[in-house]
Amino acid sequence: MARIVDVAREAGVSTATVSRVLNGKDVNRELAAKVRSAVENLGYIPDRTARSLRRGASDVVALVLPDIENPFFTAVARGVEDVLHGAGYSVVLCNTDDDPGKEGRYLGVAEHENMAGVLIAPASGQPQLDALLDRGRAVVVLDRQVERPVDQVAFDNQALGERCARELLASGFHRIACITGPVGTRTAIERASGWSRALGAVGVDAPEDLLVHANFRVDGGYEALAHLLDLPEPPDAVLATNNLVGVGVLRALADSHVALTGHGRGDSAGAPVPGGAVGVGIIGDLPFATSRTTDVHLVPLNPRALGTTAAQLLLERLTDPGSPVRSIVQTVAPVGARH
Amino acid sequence: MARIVDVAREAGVSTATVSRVLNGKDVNRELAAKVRSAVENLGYIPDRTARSLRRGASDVVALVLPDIENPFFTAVARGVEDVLHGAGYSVVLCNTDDDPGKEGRYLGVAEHENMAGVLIAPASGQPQLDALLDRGRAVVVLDRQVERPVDQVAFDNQALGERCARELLASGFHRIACITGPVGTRTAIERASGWSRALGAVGVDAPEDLLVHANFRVDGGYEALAHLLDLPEPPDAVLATNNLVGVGVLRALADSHVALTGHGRGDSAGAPVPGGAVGVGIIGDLPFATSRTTDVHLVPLNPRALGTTAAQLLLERLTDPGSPVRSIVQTVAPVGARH
DNA sequence: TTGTATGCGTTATCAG
DNA sequence: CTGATAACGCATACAA
Repeated sequence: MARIVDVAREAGVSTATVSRVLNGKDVNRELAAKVRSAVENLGYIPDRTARSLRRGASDVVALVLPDIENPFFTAVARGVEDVLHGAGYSVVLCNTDDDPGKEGRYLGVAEHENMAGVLIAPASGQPQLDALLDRGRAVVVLDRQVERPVDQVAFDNQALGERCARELLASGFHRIACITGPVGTRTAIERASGWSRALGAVGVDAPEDLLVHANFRVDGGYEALAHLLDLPEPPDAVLATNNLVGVGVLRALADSHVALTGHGRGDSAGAPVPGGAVGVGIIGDLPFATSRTTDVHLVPLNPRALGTTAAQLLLERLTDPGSPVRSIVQTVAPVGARH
Repeated sequence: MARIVDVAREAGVSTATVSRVLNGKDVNRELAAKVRSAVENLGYIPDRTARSLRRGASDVVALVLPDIENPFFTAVARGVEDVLHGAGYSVVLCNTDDDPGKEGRYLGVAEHENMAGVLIAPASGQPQLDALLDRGRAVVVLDRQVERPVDQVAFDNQALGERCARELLASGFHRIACITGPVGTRTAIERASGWSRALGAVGVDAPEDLLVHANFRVDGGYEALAHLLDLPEPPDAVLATNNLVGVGVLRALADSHVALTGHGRGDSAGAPVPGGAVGVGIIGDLPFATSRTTDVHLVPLNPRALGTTAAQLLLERLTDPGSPVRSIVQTVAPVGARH
């Protein structure tokens, strides 16, 4: 394996000069050329470990996610990797299962491995970022905002909830339920608040019994829908605030032999018929749906773009640690989407 | 940040002794106790970077996968991470998109980053493992076997194909098509061969025009099914050899308004009716199916277990580099599965 | 600009 | 069994 000394010898210069060439410092053009050809000849690639030790920080970035089996987050991961691999960083995926304890452990690992930075979609509202921030590590929070001065990227969740609810209203549904995530999850709260707001805007108070907090997974949506169908006055439509909850809702409908419909009855009079058709709105996508979803009101997100944006923010933070903190809100996709 | 010298001073010993205690070498009990309490007091955690530089290998393992957005592989990743994180290793996910070029680049990175080992589901039949193996790095091939003396874990793919085809035969289907992956992908070939064999066992030659090679993604299954339905004599059932192809098949059926049925007509006489119901068998699972899949003949896999097995193999290789190479074939789940 | 020499934090060698 | 010290490979302060 070629080392920097080998390159130095081959090029007839010192290791310092080789290092400078490789790191873009000012070096005499001729010497630089010699160095480059020596690097080429020997197939020299710098040892990242030594470089990390010397620099005090590695070229690894931790991507800390609540659920790596959720296609939303795998798409985020792809966006992140596209950007960071291109910039010479490696990405380590960490799965927290939405458990603050696990999350804390991973953040500790990131700290003690001297990782260059951390991208995190926090499990709780208070991820333990202090140690990392105190040490000046680059940190970007994504998808779920936190109340701290730290770089962030997220969707406008309230707008998403509002828009999805509005689509359902516009399709003639009246009694619209909302199945959202845990009360401790910020995206869940915000999207539900958008639903509530949309209903308020047409003079309907969001009925408390139609707001269900579930977990943000398939079983959460499934059970929540079963519960809603059992109500004395069941809803005529359901808004699922994330993709997996949406899957659970659709599956529960199929299992209950309740039809899915894209349009409500439109007559403001009648209550929904128990056992009749139900409308469904979902914030997010259905990547592996096995049937057509033309009757589902999807408000698509772009998790991959969320990932690329977050990664770019991290790169900028790495190059300019002193720049002011930025909080970016991804705008909601402009086009009305009925897939 | 506490360093090893700080611990040494606090405990009144040399750094060498601290290192020995931390690495489980023989040390006087009293001194060891002092060291441990000093470690505790200072909250000392060894710098992995320095350790890696000194040891010549890091504690990072690369997990090289063809498609990180396929739930099959994310499940593999979870299995791998469960085991390796528990053993003190970090896992870096690398996505090759089934592109041998990308794969080669990642393997190069793994080599030059001095990673402890590599777990790989190869994109091609000849992944470039020589450099890693020559340097004595631990390598485990998973899911897709290669013709080399290297540790491997895979399913019995032919048995899987055979079993799925048999289920369809047992349900009364006669003209069974097979949609499998690219000709260059070993699992695709083997599972198709199982299908062929099952048909042969009941005296039916596997019709060439009913074997379709697609890519192993949703669009592959979708297009392949459309093609099959257009045949002069369409099949009455389809065997999808992986999960995503299965999703594509189901989606195509839904889009074509072709019904899905669990049972064939059973009368050996008639050819399938064009536009009539079609049976579906899938090797793998449908994690995010949005409708009931009771009529689908699923042959479930356990990708997470594949991951844990592969990771354990890697750990054993790391601790005992000289042990003989092992090739493990995961047995097919025993119970007949009709979900 | 270039070279020399030192240090990053840990582990392994070697002498005691 | 323990301690002093060299070495892993690279980047930088300092001197030239």
